[in-house]
Amino acid sequence: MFSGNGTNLKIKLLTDIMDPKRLAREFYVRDVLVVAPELPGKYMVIKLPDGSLTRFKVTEVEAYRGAEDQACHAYKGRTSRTEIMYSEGGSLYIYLIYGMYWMLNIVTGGKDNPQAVLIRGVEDHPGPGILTKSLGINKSFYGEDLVESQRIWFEDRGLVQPVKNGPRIGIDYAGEYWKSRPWRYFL
DNA sequence: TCAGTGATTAGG
DNA sequence: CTAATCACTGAG
Repeated sequence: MFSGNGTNLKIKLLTDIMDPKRLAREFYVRDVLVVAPELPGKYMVIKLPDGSLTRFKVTEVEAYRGAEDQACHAYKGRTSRTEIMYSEGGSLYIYLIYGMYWMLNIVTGGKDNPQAVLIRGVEDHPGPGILTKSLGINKSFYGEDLVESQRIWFEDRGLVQPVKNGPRIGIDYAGEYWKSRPWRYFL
């Protein structure tokens, strides 16, 4: 008769009342090419290592779209590192690059559709490795659920700014076609 | 332009 | 076990 889970609906309604700005599951469970261009201008809220809750405007992101995208980690198949990308959108995919820098990604789309958005920059912290280093984001954030987490989430604070786009950065290993996809979005 | 740095992965 | 790879950054 009624669809859905009653307990989850109750939690969602209470969450909306207490925290109306937090982006809900529905935001993330859409194609990455719909989600990614909507992220610049949204706010990342994070509990910093000193315990303070701080907001940063998202300035630059990139979309990585499924097993056919030669630039996407899922192109090489399902591994323990990329496992979280195969879950329903709304959690974090974190990995280490060049032995030094943690990369912050938001999983998008439905289950078994491996997609993610790389957060390349937030205000005052341009650069994907710079922002994670200065905000204390590391592997302990792997799999964090942005809908329920009390230490990191994203908000729509009503800001609307024009979003530009262009090719993704640092993916020379991908073929010309995938290198030229204009899937980087920035303010 | 190029070295630093180490987790992750495939392969033997 | 080995070796290759790597969605980056900062120095020169």
